[in-house]
Amino acid sequence: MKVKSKNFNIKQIADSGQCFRMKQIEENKFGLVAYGRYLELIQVDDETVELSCDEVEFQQIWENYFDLTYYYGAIVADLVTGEDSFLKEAAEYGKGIRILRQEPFEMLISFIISQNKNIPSIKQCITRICETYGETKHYGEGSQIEYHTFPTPEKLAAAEKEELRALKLGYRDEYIIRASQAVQSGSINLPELMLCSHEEAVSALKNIHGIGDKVANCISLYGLHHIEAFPIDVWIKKVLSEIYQNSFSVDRYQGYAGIVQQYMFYYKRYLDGAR
DNA sequence: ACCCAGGCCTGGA
DNA sequence: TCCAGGCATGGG
Repeated sequence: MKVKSKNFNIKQIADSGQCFRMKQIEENKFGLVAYGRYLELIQVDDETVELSCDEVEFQQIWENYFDLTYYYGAIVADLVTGEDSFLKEAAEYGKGIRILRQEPFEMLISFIISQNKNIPSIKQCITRICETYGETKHYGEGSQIEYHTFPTPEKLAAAEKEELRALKLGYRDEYIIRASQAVQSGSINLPELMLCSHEEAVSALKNIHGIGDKVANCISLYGLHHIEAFPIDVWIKKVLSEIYQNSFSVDRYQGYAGIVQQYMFYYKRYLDGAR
């Protein structure tokens, strides 16, 4: 089925650093694993995306996953008509980005892995984790496409440190096991953190060994959908110092700073030629 | 050989 | 409270 929106660009979302499980299959065609399912997406034109699912599955899963009931056009319009020239360009450049509603546990682990790594390396680590501990499923006519779901907390909580080391996770092995055990035991309750405030969520997340301010903010934004979160990584630091001389006011964008942060991140990486 | 990547932890000023 | 160094790993 097809979705029409001026603010829905698959390539931009895949390259925005929030999702590590979208894989480009062809020009304008991507494959994605989430919520135990596989989905293919085709960017038909600037305003049209075709999804390989029926209406029912769309309404049950993907409409929510891509946050399609939220109108990003209003925020883009506000920024491109505003007086901040950097954000004006950034919003125009990344106007097809949306903040996905990904699975909280997957985001918890993914952003623990993300520390001190570049995006291609993060993707490789997560792929290996899914292949090793996830469920193997099949998709399509003749089920010729094999895919791997993200593992459950129970699976990762029971993993051995040496096993994870073999997946090239480095010193993060113990962080991952302990965080998974915290979820499994209920000492951290992700659905609950989704209902409480962003600040409460961040402070709870930071109690987990290996989660500091930046990673906690990423989990809050991408895993719990607290869109007021404003994660500051090396790229955002560069923006804040180089563009704003460290005088950027997040408060100006209260309530949706996370979306502004995404435009900044995506545009700055483009400007600096990151890959 | 060095430096960096969607950083965090520990120990010492 | 702030800072330096260490930490696994891969890529430029």
